[in-house]
Amino acid sequence: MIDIITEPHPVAPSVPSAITPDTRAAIEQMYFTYRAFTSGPDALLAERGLGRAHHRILYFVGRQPGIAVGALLETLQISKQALSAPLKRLQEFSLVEVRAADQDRRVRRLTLSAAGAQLEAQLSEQQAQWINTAFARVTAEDIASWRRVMHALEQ
Amino acid sequence: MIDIITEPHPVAPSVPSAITPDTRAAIEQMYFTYRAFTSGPDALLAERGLGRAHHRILYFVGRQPGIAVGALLETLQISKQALSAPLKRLQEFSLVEVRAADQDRRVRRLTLSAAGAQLEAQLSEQQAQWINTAFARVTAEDIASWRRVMHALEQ
DNA sequence: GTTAAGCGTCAACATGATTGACATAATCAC
DNA sequence: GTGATTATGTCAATCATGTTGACGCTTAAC
Repeated sequence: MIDIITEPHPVAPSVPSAITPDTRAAIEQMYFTYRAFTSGPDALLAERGLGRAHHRILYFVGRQPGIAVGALLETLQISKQALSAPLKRLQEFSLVEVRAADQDRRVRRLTLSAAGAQLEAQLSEQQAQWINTAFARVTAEDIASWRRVMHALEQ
Repeated sequence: MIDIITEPHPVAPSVPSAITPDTRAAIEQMYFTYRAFTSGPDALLAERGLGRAHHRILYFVGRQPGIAVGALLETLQISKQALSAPLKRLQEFSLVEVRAADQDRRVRRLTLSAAGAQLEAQLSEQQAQWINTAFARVTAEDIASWRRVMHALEQ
C-alpha cells in the first residue's frame, strides 16, 4: 500500500515559478494533442478486441523485427508480467510470432505475422494521415522546428 | 463484452500508405515525449498517494476555478463514475473544495484549496521547468513553429 | 555441476476506466 | 402545485493495464 500523507507535506519550498501563460498553453497542448493522437488507433483496435498495450507491442515489434522479449520490456518500460497477457493474446490472434533465437535458445525473438504487419500498417497509417494532415497546414520550416523541439523535450 | 473477431477482418483495403520514415519518427516522438512529459508529476503525485487522474482534476479546476462537475466531465471526457473516486479523495485530502452554486443549487462548483493550489503549482512547475529547459535549447522561431504544429495536430 | 540468464506463470492488488440502474435534490414548464 | 427535467451522486459488475512477490523451467556459461 502506498504511504498516504495527508499531513502538511515536507516538500522543498517551490522556487518562484516560471509558469507563464505560454508555458501553461504548452502543457495543455501536450495533453490534448496526445489524446487526439491515440484516439484513432484506439477505435480501430477496439473493433478487434485489442487495446493500446497491444498497439505498442505491434508497433515496436514492427520497427525491430526479431526483438527479444527483454529488449521489448526495456523499450516499453513495463514488467514482464504486464507484457505477458497482451503478448499472449497477440500470439493467439496470430499477429505476433515467437521463435527461439538460433545462437541463444533462451532468447525469444518476436516478429509480426503477415496479418500483424497489415494491422500495424493500418494503425500507423491512421496516425500518419493525422500527422501528415497537420503537417500540410504548416511550412516545412515549422515541421523541422517541431522535430527539434520534440527532440529537446525527450531530454 | 467486446465483439472479438479473429477471422480475416472486413476492413477497407488500406490505401497505399504515406508512412515515411519521417512520419514514423514523428509518431515515436509523440509517444516518448508524452511519457517523459508525465513522468515528473507522476513521481510527485505518488508520494502523496495520488495518480494522474487526480492531477488532471487539480489542473483543470486550477485553470477554471468554480467549474461545475458537468463541465469538468466534458473537459476530461470521462464518465461521472470515473470522476467520483478521485474527486472524493481530493476532497478528503482538502485539496479541492465543493460548494453549491448561488444561482442554481444543483450545480456544484469546484475550487482548489490553498493546499490544492500549492500542489497544483508544484506539479505544473515541474512540467514548466521541463518545457522551459527544452525551449532554452532551441530558438524562439522553433518554439513558435512548435506551437503552430501542435495546434494543427489538435485538428 | 553449479550458477546465472532469459523467460513464463500464478497470485494478489491498485488504479482508472466503462455501462447500467437507481436515488436525490433543485429547477423549470405548465 | 404537480410533473418533468437537470445536475449530481452512488452501487454494482466488469475490463484493461499496470505493479510486486514468489516460484519454475530451460539453456548458457564458468
